[in-house]
Amino acid sequence: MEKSKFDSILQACACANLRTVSRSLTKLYNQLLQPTGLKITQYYMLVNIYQYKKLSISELSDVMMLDQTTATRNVNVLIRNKFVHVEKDEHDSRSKCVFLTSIGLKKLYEATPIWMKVQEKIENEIGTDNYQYLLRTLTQVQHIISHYD
Amino acid sequence: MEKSKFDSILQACACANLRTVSRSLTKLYNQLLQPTGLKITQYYMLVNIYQYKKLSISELSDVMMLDQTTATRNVNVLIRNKFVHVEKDEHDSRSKCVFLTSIGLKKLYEATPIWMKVQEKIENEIGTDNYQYLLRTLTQVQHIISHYD
DNA sequence: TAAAACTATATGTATATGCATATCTTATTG
DNA sequence: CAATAAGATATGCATATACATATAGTTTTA
Repeated sequence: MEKSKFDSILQACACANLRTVSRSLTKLYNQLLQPTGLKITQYYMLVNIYQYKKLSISELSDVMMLDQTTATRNVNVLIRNKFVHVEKDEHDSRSKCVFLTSIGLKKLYEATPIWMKVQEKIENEIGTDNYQYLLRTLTQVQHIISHYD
Repeated sequence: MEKSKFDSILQACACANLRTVSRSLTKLYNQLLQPTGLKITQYYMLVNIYQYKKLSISELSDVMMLDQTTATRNVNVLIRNKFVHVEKDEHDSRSKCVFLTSIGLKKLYEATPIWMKVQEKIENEIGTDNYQYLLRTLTQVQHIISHYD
């Protein structure tokens, strides 16, 4: 009755588990955010742009831990939807600064209660302490990945 | 010195945290798997196909919690690379069964030690108990998402 | 200062992902 | 049994993601 060694991969794989939960939560958020016309990726990028006030595309990719080319394309989606606009940096014309438009700001405020509702549901159902513990563990995993030799 | 309410979103958002770690780990795996020509998504799909022996595309999408259309396309990548082949089901000609080729099986065995090395590193560094706890918590989150009203 | 090195952004290519929908096949039902 | 419902797969479309590389601008250095 011995189980194949591949059994444990299916059950235990950190990557698969993280990817699955990540996909599911992304999907749930995208469904709930539908009325706002935002995807969760876009919402989260808007939060970052709002929070950091003045941010170039590569700074944005840094803080969001995205590849620069991904950040460029994701910003383009936001531009197409008129949620952000970009301006050439006055001191470095290679650089582009990203800003929220008034539409983007409105969307940010429109989507936040939806974000909050799911977030609170998760935090409440697994408990505040457990949730903090989850975040710390994820940070630990992130650290291991970043420092992988 | 009051912080904006958006600060806590940046720090605490379950979706963003999960997506970030998931992206990072995917990236690390894809780099390490480079010599095999597999991506981690493809590897994990091969493991599932191997483990379940006989599996239609929609069954595959079920066990991997992927959309059926995503499963179809991901299988197509594996077919293009000759890692799997498909046969029409004998009893239901709508259905397609997916099987590993010998190349696919070889790739599976080639990639598994690479998967294992990272997996063990993570488990060891955060500790076996903590890791089990992480998996349980992720399952809990998955459950909350699946049963969201 | 001119050449070289570095930095910021963009583009081509490929995979991953899901929604809406189409097509074809099997199952159900009046 | 014919009509309808249900199921399996595929396709069009759009976004997300990263790598390799190109292009353009800035900084460093010989």
